Amino acid sequence: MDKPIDLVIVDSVLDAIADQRLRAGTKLGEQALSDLFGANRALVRRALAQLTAYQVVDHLPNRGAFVATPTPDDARNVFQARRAIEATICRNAVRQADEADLADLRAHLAAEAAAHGDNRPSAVRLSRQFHLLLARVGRNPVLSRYLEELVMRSSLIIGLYAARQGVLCAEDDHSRIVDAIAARDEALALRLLDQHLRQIEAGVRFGDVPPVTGALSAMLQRPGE
Amino acid sequence: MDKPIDLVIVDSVLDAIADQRLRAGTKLGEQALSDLFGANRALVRRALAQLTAYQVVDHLPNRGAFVATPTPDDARNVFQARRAIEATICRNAVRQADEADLADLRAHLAAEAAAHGDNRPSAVRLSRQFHLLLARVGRNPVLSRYLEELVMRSSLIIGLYAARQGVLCAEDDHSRIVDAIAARDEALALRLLDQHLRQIEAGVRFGDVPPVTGALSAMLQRPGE
DNA sequence: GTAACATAAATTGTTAACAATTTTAAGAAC
DNA sequence: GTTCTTAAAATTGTTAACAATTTATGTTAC
Repeated sequence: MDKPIDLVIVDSVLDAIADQRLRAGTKLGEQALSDLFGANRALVRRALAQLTAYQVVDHLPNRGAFVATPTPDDARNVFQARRAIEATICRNAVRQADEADLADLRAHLAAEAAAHGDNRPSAVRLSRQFHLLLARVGRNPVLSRYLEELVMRSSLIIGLYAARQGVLCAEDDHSRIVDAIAARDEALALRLLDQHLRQIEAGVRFGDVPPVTGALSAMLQRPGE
Repeated sequence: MDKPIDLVIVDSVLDAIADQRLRAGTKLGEQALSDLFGANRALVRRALAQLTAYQVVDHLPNRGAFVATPTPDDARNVFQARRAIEATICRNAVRQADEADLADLRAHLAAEAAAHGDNRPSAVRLSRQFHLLLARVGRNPVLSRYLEELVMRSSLIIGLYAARQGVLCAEDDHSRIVDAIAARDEALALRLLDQHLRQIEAGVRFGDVPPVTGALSAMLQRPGE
């Protein structure tokens, strides 16, 4: 159970970014992380290098590591990449999903429905994880890994630029996609997913970027389910 | 001109892998790399971490870093990902290529023709770089980065499993793709590219994996153009 | 000759101290 | 009060020494 400490740091930061607790531009100081996770500086450094490779952290020489601030161009490119990759993932899912996969997807939809309105951070997290679950059903780890990174960057973009409301994926979209997959209707599933992604992208409004404030420790603390 | 030494190491290794001088399974010892590049061990370590993130190096705890050995499953997944990503790249290229881009592509074709038969390592390198050039024309750095990684892994797969002949992309394929792009014939360009990639994949024959031998220094030495 | 075991060498992993750079703060000049 | 200069503090970057693990070597028993 005790996985490498540097992976714990990476996961915590990614989780915090995905949940929009860590905002773009936040400084990730080595000492601060070192204290928070009880790891020595070399491990923190390794974790930050991995996050930099994922493109969710910018590393400025002699200045330190900061949560990346995606540009509008980045946003367009990230969403185009998601459409390309998730289309193939979706096609795989339609062709390969077995009963167990469909049960998993439906269970996830139920969890989303339960969290909707009830618990906002949890709802956002589930909404995001739906796409990763779909990737798992697609059974191509190469594409899954890319999608993980893209979902992360999407969260960062949405956190930076999204109009206050309408951030959530309509859960209805997700359930209709699952229905199409269960019906083995490839064309429909692909169309619904593409529309869904375009709708999310349409929700971002570039402009004012509010400044960063607050303590790192609070941001990395995961709120209760 | 003097870029960070760890990037030099990463690029050298990637180049050697792509050119099939570094074979799968080769051990990349820290001391050996340290001596070869005149860098201290910390920098070598950082370079190896980046290569691990690119999935072209496997890191075994307390054992060291080895050039990855892709499985047949990996191969299938990598090539499917390539088809998905390069299709979108190609569509972008058809829509956005300007005269300068087309000139670049044609110049590259000429270089490929010149190296064909003449100089084998150079021909392989150019053949591989064609796909990266296409990605640049597509103007989506996110997709370009993924393709870079996939091309690398493809080279590794081809180096491991390819039937001795037929490794090279038919240069004819490349030139017909450029023609289709110049003619703004999206459907044709997509079909040609997809066929091209499937043909490359069809050239790999899983089976005997010859053992690794030889000195690291020789493998990292780049043969003359 | 082979197998098992013990020892030595080599390699990776970790830690801490030191150097270089940047950021912050304080003080003087205007 | 603002701005420039200077010093202090904090942070990042680098290096080297030490610890732990694995690999190689050599010896002994059978």
